[in-house]
Amino acid sequence: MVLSLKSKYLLKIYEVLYKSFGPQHWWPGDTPFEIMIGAILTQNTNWQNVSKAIDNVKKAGLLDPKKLLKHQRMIPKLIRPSGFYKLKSRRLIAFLKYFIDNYNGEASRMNKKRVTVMRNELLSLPGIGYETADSILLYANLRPVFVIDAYTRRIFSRHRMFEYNQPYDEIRHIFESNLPRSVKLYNEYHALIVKLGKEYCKKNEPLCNTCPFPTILLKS
DNA sequence: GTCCTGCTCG
DNA sequence: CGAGCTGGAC
Repeated sequence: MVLSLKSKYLLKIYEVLYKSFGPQHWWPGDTPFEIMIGAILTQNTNWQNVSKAIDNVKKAGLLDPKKLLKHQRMIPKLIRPSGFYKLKSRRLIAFLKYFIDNYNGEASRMNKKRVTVMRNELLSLPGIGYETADSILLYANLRPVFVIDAYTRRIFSRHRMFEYNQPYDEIRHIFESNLPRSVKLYNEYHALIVKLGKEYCKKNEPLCNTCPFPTILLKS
């Protein structure tokens, strides 16, 4: 597709999805810290299981960076429902140390840094890749970073907007350079993409007949 | 069996 | 690249 058309259609697609699905109220989480650990725990895991894990942390009274790190031995048991619990425990502890050592466990301090600096710091941590880093930046730190995930790749590659295996940052750039730079918009758009991916643009047997995605882009 | 708001390491 | 992550829920 011609580049100049993308800015026109990407916003149009958003509007159609929003009208179809309404606001998604992302990210569920009362504090930036809760959102951050949710971003790590939700890797290759459905949110329902992550929610249980976070509830366990809450019930234990450890939804606080320093308290959680102090009781790090309890982490594997607490987060077990989110799956890959040993691996994710290591990742969570590494993040906690980073977050406390550099920012005293305060999102507001972290947020004083430039977004590119924060992003590179997060990406340097073990177990935090592009999607997790950008989810934290957008949903916890409220920075205008468009999150790309498997749903985004599947939906838009099926509509020939880009190739499924195109590099992450290239795809992110397509969205960020063709949409208004708005945290609210990026937040809602990604959430709508996830909903569309789960309910219509499924991996197997997608429901194309009733899909609300604008068909004008199909097989151009 | 399949999917899930990935990432790492060989 | 592809397998594996002490995975869990449907």
